[in-house]
Amino acid sequence: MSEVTVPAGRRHHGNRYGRSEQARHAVLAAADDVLVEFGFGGLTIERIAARAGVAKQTIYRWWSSKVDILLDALGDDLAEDLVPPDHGELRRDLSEHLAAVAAFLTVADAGAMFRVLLGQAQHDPDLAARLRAEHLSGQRARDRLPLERAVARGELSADTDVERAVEALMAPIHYRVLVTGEPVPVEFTEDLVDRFLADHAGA
Amino acid sequence: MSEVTVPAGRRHHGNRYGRSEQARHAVLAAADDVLVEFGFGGLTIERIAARAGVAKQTIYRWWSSKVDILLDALGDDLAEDLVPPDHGELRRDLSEHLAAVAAFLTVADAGAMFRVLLGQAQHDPDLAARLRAEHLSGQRARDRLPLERAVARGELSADTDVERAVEALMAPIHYRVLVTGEPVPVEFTEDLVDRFLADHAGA
Amino acid sequence: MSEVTVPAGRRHHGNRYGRSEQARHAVLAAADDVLVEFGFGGLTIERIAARAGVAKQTIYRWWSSKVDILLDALGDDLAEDLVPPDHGELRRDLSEHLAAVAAFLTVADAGAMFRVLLGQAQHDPDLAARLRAEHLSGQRARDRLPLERAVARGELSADTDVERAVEALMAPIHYRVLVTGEPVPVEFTEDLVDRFLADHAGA
Amino acid sequence: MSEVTVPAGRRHHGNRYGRSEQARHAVLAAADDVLVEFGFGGLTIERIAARAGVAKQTIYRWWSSKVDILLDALGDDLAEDLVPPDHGELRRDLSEHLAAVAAFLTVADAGAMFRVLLGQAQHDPDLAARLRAEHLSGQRARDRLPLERAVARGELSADTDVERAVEALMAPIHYRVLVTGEPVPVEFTEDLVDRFLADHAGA
DNA sequence: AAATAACCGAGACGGTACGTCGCGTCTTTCC
DNA sequence: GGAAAGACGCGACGTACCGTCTCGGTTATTT
Repeated sequence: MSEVTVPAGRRHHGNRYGRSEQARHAVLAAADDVLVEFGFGGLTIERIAARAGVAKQTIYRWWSSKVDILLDALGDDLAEDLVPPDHGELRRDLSEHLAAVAAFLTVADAGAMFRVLLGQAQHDPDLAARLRAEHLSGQRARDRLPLERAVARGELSADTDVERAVEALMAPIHYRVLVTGEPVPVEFTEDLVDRFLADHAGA
Repeated sequence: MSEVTVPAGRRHHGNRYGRSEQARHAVLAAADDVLVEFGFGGLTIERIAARAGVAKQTIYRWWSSKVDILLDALGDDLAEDLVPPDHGELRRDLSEHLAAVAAFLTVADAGAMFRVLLGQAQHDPDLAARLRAEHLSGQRARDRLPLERAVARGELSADTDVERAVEALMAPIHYRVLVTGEPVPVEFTEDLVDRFLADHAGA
Repeated sequence: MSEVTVPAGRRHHGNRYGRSEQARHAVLAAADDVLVEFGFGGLTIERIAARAGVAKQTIYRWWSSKVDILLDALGDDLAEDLVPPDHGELRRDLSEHLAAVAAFLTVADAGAMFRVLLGQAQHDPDLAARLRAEHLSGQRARDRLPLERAVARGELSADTDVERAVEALMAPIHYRVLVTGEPVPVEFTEDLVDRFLADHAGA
Repeated sequence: MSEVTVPAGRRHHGNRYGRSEQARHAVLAAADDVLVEFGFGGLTIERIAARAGVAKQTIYRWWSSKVDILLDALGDDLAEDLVPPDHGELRRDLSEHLAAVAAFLTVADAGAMFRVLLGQAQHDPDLAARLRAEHLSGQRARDRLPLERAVARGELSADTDVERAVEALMAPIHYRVLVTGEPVPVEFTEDLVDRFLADHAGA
């Protein structure tokens, strides 16, 4: 839409009043590339810098660690990809949202990055805290939306425990992806929705 | 006949007919120590070797990586700690087993090691495969036992989908531990059992 | 203008436009120290680096091996120590020069380093070539000087074979030092001069 | 001439009455092979043992170091190869002997081994002492023989300084080989003999 | 227009850990 | 008791990255 590529030979070399957006994007893109190409074990600051055509110091100036870069690279992908739809009908909203979550976790590049970060967070409490503050709590709020709207519509009983309901829907998907490694086909998410609605039927 | 301890000053130094059990145990214990003391980031082969009083080469001779050591150190802890009880009553069996799983994941040293391995497995397919083959499939079989016995007793309907039932019970616990980081109190596992039994009541 | 010493706390850490002279000198001095203190067998890169307060990588960046370091450390010591004097009298020039050569080979630190390098050169053709190109050919030229000046003065016949003469004077000194290990007292070098002058007398 | 090869499958594996000559020869031959094939830097005990089909311990039982093996492998080659002939004529005796010495140092395998040992001796006083005791002093005695016989025959004056004479003849050859690396053609040794005889002519 | 000061690239620096090689010692089993 | 086999503790190797530090050049705002 707008001029993105840089005219040959006209690269930014810094100015005193702010950082180079060029460098920032190059680093984030390079981190993504390197993660895909070399895996997490091969994801080094030196490699990211070389790939981005950026000095190491530039990276250290703006990011505190490589997971910090990944967190930045992950960006708002969750927020963008995983906003549940609003069709005014719970079954359809849940169906589509659960399928989107499953696809994100198993297929998307951003999902791979998310799984890596979640993995590191198992032994990095700081990362865990940031991950939850910056991404998970927001996503949890989005996950509640279809249910809250259903309650408002009277489709679900007013005393529904929305937290537990979200857990019951989201946990099996994450369990398969993170623990058992089983695939998460549409049948699986459909079945989750069926069981959930059956349990909350006679409202 | 059962000489187990080594006479002072009589250490094993290896021979062609087998490795040193002394060295093996020292390494596994040292890996545990170092993991607890320095965290996963401070878990280096050099530190394990130094702590174990063992040569680096001895480690490289028998283990392919530090996660391989952890996998070995994890040993049969899952199998030992997480065998579900058999009281002849589904509610009680499930209650105790789910509480044991929650305690293992959140409290036990072995649980910490397990979470680390699961974290690494997110970007290490080989590790993921070994983890599943050596630990998770066996645990899944153990998790099924209370339900299968209940079906045999007629406590659960014969057409119960045991796989889905196990997932419904286990997934929320793992989801809290691995993803949201929320605590997993007894009330939570009790509630899971209640809901499950309510769903499968009038069989 | 001649600020040479480095202000306290202002160490060079390298930049793209050149290497650290500080590090270079520290390494060469450390190599010398370690060679004297631990012998050639105890001359390890790790020890040199530790002694110099330098990272191993810095050594590997600039030198290809430890003999390369020694070659560098040997520096211009031969050229500085073994320039023959010019008294305008062959006997005195030769006397002093031969005594200086003998002292260099048997007493001087640089001489010990030279003997070590010559020893390694016996099974290291590359080292042999460098040693000859960088040191021996120049020294050979200096060794010729007294004789060439004597020829110019008419003190020696114009058809004197200077090459053979140099060999006849130098070879016995080196032979004793390198092969038989006998001492090389002043009497010995004086005797060499006497015999040489007797042979070339009736000019 | 005699049975050298070992019947298949019937190797010596030790006995309580003495060492295995088989193993000894295998080690010395392997040391020679490895030195030729991998150079002195690649001459390791492990490689010698593997090449010889011998256990490391067997080597350590009988030799104290790898130079000890080389010293053993060098054997009596000097004594055998460098016995000066006795034609009853000094010129011829010297001519042939000097040519033999030059050939030994520059061409023979044993000569290469000798040069290596001499090189190591520059920084290994123990080796230097053994080398002189076991080889060089004997060779020096052999080198004197032609001259002593010439004195006895009256071909040389009775007050000839035989030591210095030997040095004058031997030193230039060794100097070229060990220091300058120049070739040592027959012309060179012939010229040495010529000069020597000219100096000691009018006896 | 010139001066300036933060940012940029490049890369040398002191370090830590890597995974490998060879050392010399030890133990086991066989002959 | 010598020999083959090979595991052991140890130390050095040469390499990869770490995070820090100049360095010279770039460039948007001041003066």
